[in-house]
Amino acid sequence: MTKKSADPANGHPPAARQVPMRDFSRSLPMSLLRAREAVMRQFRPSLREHGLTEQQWRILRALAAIEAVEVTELARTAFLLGPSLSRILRDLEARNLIERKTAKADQRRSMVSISKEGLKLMASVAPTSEAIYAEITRRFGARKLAELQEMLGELEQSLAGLGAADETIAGE
Amino acid sequence: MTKKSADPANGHPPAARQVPMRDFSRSLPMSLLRAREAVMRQFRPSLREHGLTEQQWRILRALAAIEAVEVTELARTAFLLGPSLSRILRDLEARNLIERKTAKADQRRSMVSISKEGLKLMASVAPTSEAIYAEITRRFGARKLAELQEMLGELEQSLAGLGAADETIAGE
DNA sequence: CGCATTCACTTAACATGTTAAGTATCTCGC
DNA sequence: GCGAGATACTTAACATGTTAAGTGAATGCG
Repeated sequence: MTKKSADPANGHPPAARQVPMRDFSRSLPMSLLRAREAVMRQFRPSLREHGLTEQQWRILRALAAIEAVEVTELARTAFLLGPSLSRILRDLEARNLIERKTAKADQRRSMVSISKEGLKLMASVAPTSEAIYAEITRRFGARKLAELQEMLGELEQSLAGLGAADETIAGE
Repeated sequence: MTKKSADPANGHPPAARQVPMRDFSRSLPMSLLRAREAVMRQFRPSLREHGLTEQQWRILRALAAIEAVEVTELARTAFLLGPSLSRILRDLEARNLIERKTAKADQRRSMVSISKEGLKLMASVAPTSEAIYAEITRRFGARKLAELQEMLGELEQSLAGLGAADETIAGE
């Protein structure tokens, strides 16, 4: 199982541990990171075959559900930072998967929408993607999956008010 | 509060939706991503004050618990890919936070360990980090936190055997 | 021994994450 | 209607994620 940590023969016991902290491999951030990686590992090969990255796919999916959106709103929906989105949109536009036009009322805003080609690409990826999602659901259990997502949402809510570092939660 | 989405006056209803797919904002990968971001947002300011990134902190934490490790083993522990780790170790070594020496038995391997300075830095960060973790635990609930991590572990396990894309789960 | 293979890492190249600046546009008070 | 400030993006700069290729050192087999 490639599981040969703690070599029992060379005589260096757990040792060190000069700074008292939790075992970080069991910390919440690591658990979330590993779980997400385990999930995304299932999707990446399929996306890759279609020349899409995870983020590009997120953007197309967000766009497929609507007529057109401002970049800022899209950033919120696809959970990407402005600069990342800006670059990716440039590339997706060059590949003719999306279209952009500045809003008439406000020249600062540009409205983004998915193109016909973008829709075709989505249509070719969606079935596999759905199948993978279905398999994950089957393996983990639909009930548990719903529970997990419920808990993840609650976790987000719990931390919603804890913005920066200087927030001392005055009133509390 | 800058929260003026869904302009109710310009008459473009949900519209589009030419490709049938789940609402991706409720997909598992997005739930995991948002939850992790909500958690890490709490830690980043403190780490930043000490000139550490999330990944550098992971590496130091992994090193603090042991005498020395090979790079490959460290990559597995800190959940980083080789190339990322390689770069970060170069930087941490330049900052004298870690030390490296090639193993005597196998010239290919290099053993990494945390330095005295690294331990001092950790000691100055750990209290705040632990306090933040405690606050998160308090807000979300220790019981629920344990449950959540249990589920995340199970999710990982569920997907453990589903490696690449060409795996057709022959027998099944 | 000789040499192809494997191994442990490092480099390289490209995409994204992240913060800070920059640019153009809009809004508002005077 | 003009100039300060706010907005909506975009660029820039640096760190990491990710895959592929490169390098030097061990292994194994004929």
